[in-house]
Amino acid sequence: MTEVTDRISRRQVDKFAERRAQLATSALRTLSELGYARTSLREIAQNSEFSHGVLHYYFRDKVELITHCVKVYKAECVTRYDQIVTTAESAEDLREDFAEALAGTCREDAALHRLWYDLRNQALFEESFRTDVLEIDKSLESMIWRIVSTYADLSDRPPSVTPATAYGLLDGLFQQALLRQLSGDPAALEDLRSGVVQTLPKLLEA
Amino acid sequence: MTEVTDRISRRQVDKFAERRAQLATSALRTLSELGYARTSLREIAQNSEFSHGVLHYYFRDKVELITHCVKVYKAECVTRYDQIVTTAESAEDLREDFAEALAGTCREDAALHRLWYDLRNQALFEESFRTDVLEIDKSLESMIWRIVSTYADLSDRPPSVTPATAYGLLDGLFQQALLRQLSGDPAALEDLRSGVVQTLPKLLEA
DNA sequence: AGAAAGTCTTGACGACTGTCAAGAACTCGA
DNA sequence: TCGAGTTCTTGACAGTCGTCAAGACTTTCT
Repeated sequence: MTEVTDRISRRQVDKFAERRAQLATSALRTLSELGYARTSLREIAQNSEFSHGVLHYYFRDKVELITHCVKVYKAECVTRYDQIVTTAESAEDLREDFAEALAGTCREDAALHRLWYDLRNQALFEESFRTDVLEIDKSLESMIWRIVSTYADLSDRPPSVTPATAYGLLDGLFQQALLRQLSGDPAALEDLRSGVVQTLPKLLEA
Repeated sequence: MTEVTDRISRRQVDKFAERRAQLATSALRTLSELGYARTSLREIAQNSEFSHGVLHYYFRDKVELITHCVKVYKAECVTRYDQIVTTAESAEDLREDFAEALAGTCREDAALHRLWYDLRNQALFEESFRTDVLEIDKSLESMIWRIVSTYADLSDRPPSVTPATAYGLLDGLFQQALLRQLSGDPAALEDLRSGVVQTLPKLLEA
């Protein structure tokens, strides 16, 4: 392959990938509004500037589209709290900043979070999603563990739980807050914040 | 209304309620196998001994059917651990029995549990389910709190978290174990057990 | 300019959905 | 045994779904 055609095809590939990302964004918006069960390809197309047929030009089928969406979601999500880790100078700072960040994203990105839980639940039924979901879940666990282990370092106390347990516990708090928040409970976010602040020290040795 | 017709109509009402329960059982089985998104009324009927039309004789529409199913689920679920509370004679017993019971039901009733999480997630999108889901969630929280507060009494140490926080934390552990278990992770149940055993003491004052 | 490749729209297909009406089959008291 | 009331089946309806093929439009290369 000559350099020219190489450059060309790369440009085409880039454009192809770009449009895929564009459609995935429309799909993510639709999914986070309607949920997996009620999202159709036609609805996704209507939330974009294209017609419904184009989705099968860029994605083999619905599963590939949603799988791709999930990966886009992951990329957006996974580094969400890393800045907190690097800037916090004391255990107290880290704890408060983390709790505040969780409450903030629970309010701001509620639609996206409920989509994540929806898709993770689909993986309990449909095996086709399981691999990607487990991969994302693992990277979320790592993200949480970076918080917890940094908090442990700053506290001069080692963690007393495994990364999986730490993730499970905090994820449970967050999911509960999300449900309460979307149900209009005004105390949901404050309870999440105080719950996280209370919980973090419990994850360290006495 | 005479006594006779009263007795008759009550019998009819009973039979009516009985058949509703029967159909709800078929619906629950179907839902726990396929998940909310892929369960249709025809599929439910096919998992029963009736034809699809009968569902509209006993339920106004799909929402009423599923709502009714959720309430049946609740009745089955809510007293699941009460025996543990009443029979445990030491904090250590209670802690081990509870962890064992959670691991047991995570294995035995995995399909039903994933359905619960599926429906609770639907409530994040569809407001029609929200009332019933929140009610069940509240009663599950109470169930967990009976465990935790009894454990606190037997330990002679007061709880250090709210009922909501205790439920959120433990539910997070359980949900994680359920995902791992359905994905074939052989360590899922043992990790759930040890996670719960580790966590319970952390819910009490030092 | 013309050809080739890439991109997008349109319209259709078979299958499936929730709902409902007509009537068959059944139950049960008189 | 008859007939009224209850229960259930059948078949149809209007929609929606994922998928795909035919072709129009656009971009790119020669």
